[in-house]
Amino acid sequence: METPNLKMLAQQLKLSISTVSKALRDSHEIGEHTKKKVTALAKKLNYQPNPHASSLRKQKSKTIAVVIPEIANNFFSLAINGIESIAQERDYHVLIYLTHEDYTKEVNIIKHLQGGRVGGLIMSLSLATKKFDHLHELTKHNIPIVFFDRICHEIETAKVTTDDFQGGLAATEHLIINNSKHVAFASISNTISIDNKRMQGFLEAINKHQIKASNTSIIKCSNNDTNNYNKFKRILSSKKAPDAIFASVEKLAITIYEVCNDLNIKIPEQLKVICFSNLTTAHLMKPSLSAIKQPAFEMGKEAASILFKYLDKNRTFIPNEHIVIKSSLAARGSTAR
Amino acid sequence: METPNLKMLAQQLKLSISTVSKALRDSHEIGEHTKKKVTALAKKLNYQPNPHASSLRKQKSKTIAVVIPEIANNFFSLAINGIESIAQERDYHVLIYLTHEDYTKEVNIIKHLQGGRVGGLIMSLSLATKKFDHLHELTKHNIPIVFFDRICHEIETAKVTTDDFQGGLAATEHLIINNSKHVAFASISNTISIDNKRMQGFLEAINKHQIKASNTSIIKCSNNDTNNYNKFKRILSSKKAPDAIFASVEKLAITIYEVCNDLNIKIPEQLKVICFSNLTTAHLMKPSLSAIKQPAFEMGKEAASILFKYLDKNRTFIPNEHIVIKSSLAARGSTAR
DNA sequence: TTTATTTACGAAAACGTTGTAGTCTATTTT
DNA sequence: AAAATAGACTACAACGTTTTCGTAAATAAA
Repeated sequence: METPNLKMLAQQLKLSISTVSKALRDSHEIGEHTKKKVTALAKKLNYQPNPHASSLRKQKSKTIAVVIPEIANNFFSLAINGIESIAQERDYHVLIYLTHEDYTKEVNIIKHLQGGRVGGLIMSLSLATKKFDHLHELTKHNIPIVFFDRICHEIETAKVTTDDFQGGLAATEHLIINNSKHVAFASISNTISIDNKRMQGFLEAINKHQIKASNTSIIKCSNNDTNNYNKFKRILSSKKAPDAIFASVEKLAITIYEVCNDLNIKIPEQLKVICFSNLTTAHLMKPSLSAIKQPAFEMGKEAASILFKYLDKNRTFIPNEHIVIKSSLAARGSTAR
Repeated sequence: METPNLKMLAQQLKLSISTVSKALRDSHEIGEHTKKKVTALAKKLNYQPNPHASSLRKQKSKTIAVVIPEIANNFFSLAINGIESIAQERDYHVLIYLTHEDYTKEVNIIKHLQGGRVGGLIMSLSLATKKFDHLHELTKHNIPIVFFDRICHEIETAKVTTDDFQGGLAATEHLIINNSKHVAFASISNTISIDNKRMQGFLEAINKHQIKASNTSIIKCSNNDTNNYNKFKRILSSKKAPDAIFASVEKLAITIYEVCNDLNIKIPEQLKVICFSNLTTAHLMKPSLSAIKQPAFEMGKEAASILFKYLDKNRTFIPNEHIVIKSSLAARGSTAR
C-alpha cells in the first residue's frame, strides 16, 4: 500500500498541496468547509505527515537524544521512564544512546548528533569522560544539552541532580549514629560530579562528628566488578577493616554484599552498609539494604521539561541553572544498630 | 556557528554540490585528489550530513523504534541493551516508546510511526492488547515489525522468545521434585503469549507427575500490584493454600515475597517460590530467589539483527520465523527442600 | 460607483541530500 | 585524422513538507 502524502490528498480533493497542508494544520487561511473535507480524507487514508520532510523544512525535529552510560540499572531506567512520560505528553520522540562508560563511544555518539538529528539532548556523563570538547562542540552547533545526575560543570546549561551532598552527609551520619566506629566511603570514580559531592557529604559528617582520621577511609573503586570485589575482599579481611561502608552507588553495595557472603561477614553486626540506590527489591534483600533513594523518575521528568521548554521556544541556549531534587533515606536492616 | 552543509563545502572548495556529495561517499566518479581535499575539509569543519534530508531523499532512515510496555524492569532494559549494542555496531538509531501496558497508548504510538519515521520496529505487546489492527495497518504501510517476548501470532514476521514452555515445565518440575505438594501458577494475564506458554509448561509438569487437580491452582493476577497483593494474601492465608508458587513474571514473585513477609510465612519452608526473572540481586534476597533466567540481552540482539538484516536489504516483508533462545534455571533458597 | 479590505485559495521556493543524465576534456581506438 | 571511450566533474530534478507571496472573488467602506 502506498503511504499517503499531501500530493495524494490534494489530487483526490482537487485542491492544491498548500491548501491541504494548511487545512491539516488548521490555518485561518482555509475555510471551514474545506478543512472538514481535508481532515476527513486524511483520517480515512490514515495520513501521517512525513517526519523527515517536515523536520527538514522546519529545521527542527521534535526529537531528543538521551545519552547515558548504561540502561540495565534502576536509576537510569527510571530516569528514562520520566523522560519518556513527558516526551509522550508533548509529542516528542526519544532516541537512546548508551556509552557503556566509554569515552570514545560517548564522543562518537555526540559527533553523530551534530548532524541535527535531534533538537537537543539529555545526558549523564560516562565515568571515563574527563574532557568535554565534544560537548562544547555540540553546543556550538546549537544543540542544547541538559545534564542530569552525572553533570558537567564546564558547560553552561541546566543541570538536574539530587542533593548528593546532603545525601552523603545523611548516609554517613546515619552510620555514625548507629554506632559505627570506623566508617569508609566507597567511591566509583574520582572524576564524576556526584561521587565527589557524596564524598564531600561524607567528609562533612566525619568532620561534624569529629571522627579521627585513622578511623576513616576512602575506598577507590572502579567500574570493574572483579577488581572491586578483590579490593573489598582485601580490605574487609584486613585487621583495620571498617565497620561501616557508605557506597557511592548501588553496584558497589552489591559487590560488598557478595564479599560479605563469601567471607561470612555479618551485615549489619560486623559491617553496616548504605548506598545511593533505586533497587526495587532493597527491602527484600538479606539483610534489607538501607539506601538513599534518588528521585530518578522526577529527575528525568524535570530534565525533559526544561529541555522541551527551550526547544518549543526555539531557544538553543539554556542558561545555567541547577535543579536539585531531594533524595530520601530509607533505613533498613543493613545499618541496624 | 553555522552547521556546515554540502553547499558550504562546495563553495569553499569551488566544486559542485554533487561532486562533494559523491566524494564524501567515495564514489568512483570522483578523482582521488578531489576526494582527499573534500574529506579533509569535511573533517576540519566537522561536517555531518543532515539526516532528515538524507532520509527524505533515500526514503529510509537507519532508525528503528523499540516499543515496549515498560522500561523499569530488568528484562526489558537488558533487551534494550542488546538492541542498542547491535544498533551502534550497524550505525542504526533507536527510538524508544513505552506503552505502560496501555492499549490506547500502544495504538497511538503505532499510528505515529506510520509516517515513516522509522524503517521498522522491535516490539513486545502490552498486557492490554487483544486486537491487532494497528499492527496489521503498520505492516500494510511497509514497516516491518519484529516481535520479542510478548509476541503476536497473528502477524506474519520474525519472533524471538525464550523457551517459555520448557522453562515453565522445568520450573514446575523443580518445585515438584523439591517436594511441593500443592503447586500453583501465578499468571499475569491470560492474553499474552508468554504467560500462556509458561502455563502450558506448568500443566505439562502437573500432568507428567500426575498431580491431582485438587492440588493444583491457577492464580489469575493482573498488572495492579495492590490487587495482586490482596489476592495472594487471601490465598496464602486460606486453609488450602499452595505450598509452592511458580510466578509467570518477576513482579508477582516480589509481591509474593512481600505478602509472606507480612503474613510471616517462611520461604521455602512453608512456601516455595520460583519465577521467570532477570533480577541481578536474586542471589542476595531473603531468601535468595530461584529463577528461570531469560536471555534478555541475547533476545534483544537477535531481534535487532533480524530486523537490520531485512532493512539493509530494503526488504519490508519478513517471513514467519520463530527464534527460541534457551533460558536457564538457577535453583536458589526460595525452592530449597 | 469606486476603492479598500477581507476571505479562500494556489504557485512556487525553499530545506539538504542523492542519483540520473548530461558535458567537457583527454586519451585511446580505428 | 576522425571517432569512440574513459575520466572527472556539473546541472538539475526529486524526496514531502512548510511558508511566503500572489491573486481572484466577495464583501465592506468611501
